[in-house]
Amino acid sequence: MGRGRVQLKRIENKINRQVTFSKRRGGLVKKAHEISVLCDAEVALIVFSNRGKLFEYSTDSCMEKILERYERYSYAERQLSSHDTDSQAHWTFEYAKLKSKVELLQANHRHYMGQELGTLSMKELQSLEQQLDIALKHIRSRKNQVIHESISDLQKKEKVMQEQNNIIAKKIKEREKDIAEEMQWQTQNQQSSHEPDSSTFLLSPTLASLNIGGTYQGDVSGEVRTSELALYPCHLGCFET
Amino acid sequence: MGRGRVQLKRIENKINRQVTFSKRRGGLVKKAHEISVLCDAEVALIVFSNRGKLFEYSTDSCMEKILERYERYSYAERQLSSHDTDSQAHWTFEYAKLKSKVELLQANHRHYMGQELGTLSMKELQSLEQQLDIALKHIRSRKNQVIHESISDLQKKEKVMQEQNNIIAKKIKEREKDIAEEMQWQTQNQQSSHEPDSSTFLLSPTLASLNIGGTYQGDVSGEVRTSELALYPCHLGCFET
DNA sequence: AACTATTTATAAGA
DNA sequence: TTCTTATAAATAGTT
Repeated sequence: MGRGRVQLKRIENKINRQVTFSKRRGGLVKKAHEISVLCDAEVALIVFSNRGKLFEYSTDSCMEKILERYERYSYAERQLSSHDTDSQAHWTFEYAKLKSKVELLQANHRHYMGQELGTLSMKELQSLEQQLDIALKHIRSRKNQVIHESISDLQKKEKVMQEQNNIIAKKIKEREKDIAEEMQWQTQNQQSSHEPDSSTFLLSPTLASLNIGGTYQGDVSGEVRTSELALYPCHLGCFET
Repeated sequence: MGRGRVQLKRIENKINRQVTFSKRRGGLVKKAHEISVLCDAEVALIVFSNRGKLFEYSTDSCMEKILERYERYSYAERQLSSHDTDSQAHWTFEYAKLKSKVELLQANHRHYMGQELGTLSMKELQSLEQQLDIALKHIRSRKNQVIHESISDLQKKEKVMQEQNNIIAKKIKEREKDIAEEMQWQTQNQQSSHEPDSSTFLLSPTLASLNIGGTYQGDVSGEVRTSELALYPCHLGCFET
């Protein structure tokens, strides 16, 4: 259509190319509109010029809707085509299946690493995001569990030590009382009697129990050091993220 | 172009419409290809027939790339056009601006709540995801900080109590030693001398210091209870997610 | 941008 | 669907 035949190859003359682009673009949009009206079709047309300018046409001026429909359709089509089952050359087929499986797994792996996301459709991206989010939730849940456990562990130890402190303090008070009584007794005794007193030896069992208390305390101290060491990797795990 | 003139309206005859669709579709794709080759343009054409069948053409058979480019361009364009400043009817304009701002904020809010995501482009969804992810990271970081602080707090308290235990244990041992010495002294003394001994009164300052220790321990106990109360809301915040 | 000689697209018919 | 053909439309080269 025109004064001469056109060859299907890039127009080298810049001006000619520009003019032809402008004319044909109009024609293309017109035809796109015509088919959409005449045949009740949904059409989306996107044209980027040589120099990066965008021109577009879409039925009912709703480009996004059509593009979404396209993505949906395109995704569904890919899903269907992957269910191909032809047993003509069984082993070749099995081999190809395995190979594509490996490739799919590799691609999935890259996607899980956040790489090559450009090839994924909206649906695939959403699915990926959901999966990663679920994984993240599991990891976080586990981390929180660990933290929770170590906190309640520390709290338990705190209580145990508190109790020990109380017991020891009580015992000290008892000792003080005994000493005071003893001193009083001695003061009285020194003025009235000079015999050795068997009541002094009653303290021995109390001293033994204090030693037991001391040993137990040492044991707890050991436990705490162990748990401190165990806690540090957890801290790093939690606060580096 | 054809035997008769065509009116730009839906072809009611189903067969005719189908035939015209088929013919014009071919023509449209051909023209799209021609403009892309002749004018070095990037073209994407999507056509959904009346009955939902998809036909597509794209330069270099890379539809996704073109659609992504479109989304980028389209997004950038929207950003630019929002900077429009026309002062013809100032107040009306300001009112409209404010109204659209409110609508935008409301839409944003719904998006942040994960609603009405269907209207968002890939880019917008990505941006939203990023924003939510950043928000999540901030929240998590803060939560971890709080946990970290309470853990090191507990550890500090643990150490303080440990030290107290050690000091108390040492003092008990000293007391035991003093008592043992005193007993020994008394045993010796009862057999050689009957005078009151002033060394017994040297214990008084030691008893006073033990009382101070007891008071200090009670103080720490109070502190621990307070921090326990402060910790509980934090636990709820961390482990409910 | 407008003109026009041609080519191209396609409506209708087979 | 596909082919044919008459005719409408598109457009290359020119002004």
